[in-house]
Amino acid sequence: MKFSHFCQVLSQLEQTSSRNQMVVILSGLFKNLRPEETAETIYLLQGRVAPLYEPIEFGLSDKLLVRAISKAYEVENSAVVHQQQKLGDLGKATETIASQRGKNVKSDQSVFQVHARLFAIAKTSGLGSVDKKINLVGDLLSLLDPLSVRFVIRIVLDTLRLGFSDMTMIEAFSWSIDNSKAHKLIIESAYNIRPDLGQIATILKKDGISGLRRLQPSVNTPILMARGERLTSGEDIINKIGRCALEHKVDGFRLQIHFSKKRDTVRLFTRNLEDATVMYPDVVEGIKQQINAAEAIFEGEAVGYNEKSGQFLPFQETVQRKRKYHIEEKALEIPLKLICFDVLYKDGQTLLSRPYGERRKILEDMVKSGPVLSVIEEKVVETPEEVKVFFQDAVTRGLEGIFAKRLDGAYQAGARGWNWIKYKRSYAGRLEDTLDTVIMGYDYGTGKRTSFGIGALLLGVYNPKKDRFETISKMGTGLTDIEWKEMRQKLDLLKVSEKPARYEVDKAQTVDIWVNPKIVIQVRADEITRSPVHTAGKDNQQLGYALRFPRLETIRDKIPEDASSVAEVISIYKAQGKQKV
DNA sequence: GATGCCTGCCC
DNA sequence: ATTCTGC
DNA sequence: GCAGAATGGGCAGGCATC
Repeated sequence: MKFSHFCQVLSQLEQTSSRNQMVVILSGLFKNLRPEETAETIYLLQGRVAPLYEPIEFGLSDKLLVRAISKAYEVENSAVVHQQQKLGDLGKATETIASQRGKNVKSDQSVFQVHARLFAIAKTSGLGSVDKKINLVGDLLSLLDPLSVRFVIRIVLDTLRLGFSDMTMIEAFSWSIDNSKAHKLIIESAYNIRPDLGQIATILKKDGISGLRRLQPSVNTPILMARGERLTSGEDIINKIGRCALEHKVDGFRLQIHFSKKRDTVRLFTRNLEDATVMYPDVVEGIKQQINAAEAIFEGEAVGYNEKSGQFLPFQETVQRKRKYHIEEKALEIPLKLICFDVLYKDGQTLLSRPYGERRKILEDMVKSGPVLSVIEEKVVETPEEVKVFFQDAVTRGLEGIFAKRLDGAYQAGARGWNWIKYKRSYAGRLEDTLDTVIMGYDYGTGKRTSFGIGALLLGVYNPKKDRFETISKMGTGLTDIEWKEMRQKLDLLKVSEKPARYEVDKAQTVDIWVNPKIVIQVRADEITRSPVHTAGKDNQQLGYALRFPRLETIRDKIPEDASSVAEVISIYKAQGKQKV
């Protein structure tokens, strides 16, 4: 298939908002693919050159692509950035430039050839590689017509923005068989345990649906991880799932463990299925010592642990264990605990569709007591009151929230199903988790937000001692489309051409448009953290303070000097609890 | 060798 | 991570 | 209610540059 034709289909998809219609279009595209080019084309449809979990990345994003585009079409960097801001999309910006400056290219590259070039770009590394990659992108652009240029840029950016993703493709695969969605479940089940749409599509082409039916979970092939839905009260939880198991929500990072005793292997996968085995040798050793099974796939939350105090460490410290170098030293400094909470496969048996209660028992039998692994404590409850008590206790201990798990629920791989429900302190609507902040400026935004001309706000708190506004966060969520438009109108009345003198802002947090301090908004956050880039409470070389997961609560009727003060921020930070095991 | 921009991946 | 929106 | 697309802080690491 010609890449230019492929891009015409993408363009057609971009103009389609009905997912059913997308399914028909994608299915047509899929049917036109030869088996040898199927996998590559599917990866490109996902804005990639390889499956999600392969560590093959372009290492080029908007900043470096702007340089590549500017060089390829011999225009100024600033001209590219201008188009990008105007259109909210670097792909469209490049398309525009290409049609103005390009040499009327007759593009006859195949999808396969473009994939190969993109793959080569992703594989380029080492001294001088930035310039090399920029040149390779330029070479590719020069071979393509303007429409193809639009999509090739978006593929590199990993933002195809066509309104479809995995699930729509799966429906399209089903449609390609007999114009129905009847096979969706089988394909989805196959995808859950072999999360590589290129491979799924290839199997479908070669062996049909029966080829997918045969697939079983396999040790060392990651399984798509289940996610929880969110609810905000004990009543809602009991109404939704009835009698359930409650667990503390541990603030570390998710690991899926693939263990084989006979091969003496352990592999660790992150939530996005990246292989993280080499990063956590202490966890690997713990698993070898404490797992009583010939083969198993199970999950847990890895969290840093302070041996002296017996407390879990905050996420900011735990995450330092995610590294490529100095692994052993850091492991001594920040040892990890693995809090296990589910098992998906054991000794030849798939457990995915077994009830949670049953999986839990198998897990308990499988994990021997020892220094690294433990099974998460649970409490089985059946009333909203019991949920409330458990939740309150968790909050008092400084935890971020709880999980409620349906006792008869299957492991919903990939899905955000209702078998697991997340209930966090910050959802509870308490005033203590909000701050009143001043809007200091805004960014134009990209994609969908371009039409509003605003995508994110820069927020600050007031420092009365210095009479300055110091940044605490940017914020890009919590407003409806209408509210964004209204906000843009309000802010335009306050727009200034230079950063106001009373603003204290790090270079890394500059915005497209500065505004005078006038509008105060109430912002909800999960936590206050120490920040290397936000200036709130920052003294000399010290760290400042920032918000974790900031979102709009309401607009306040207050003067900016009455916004939350730096002192308040610091006192909330100090009041944040530490977590006992 | 130190610094800073940029990216990818955790949440 | 959170949140909003079209289907 | 699902699927998708907007957006956040902040860590380590790659590379360019001083």
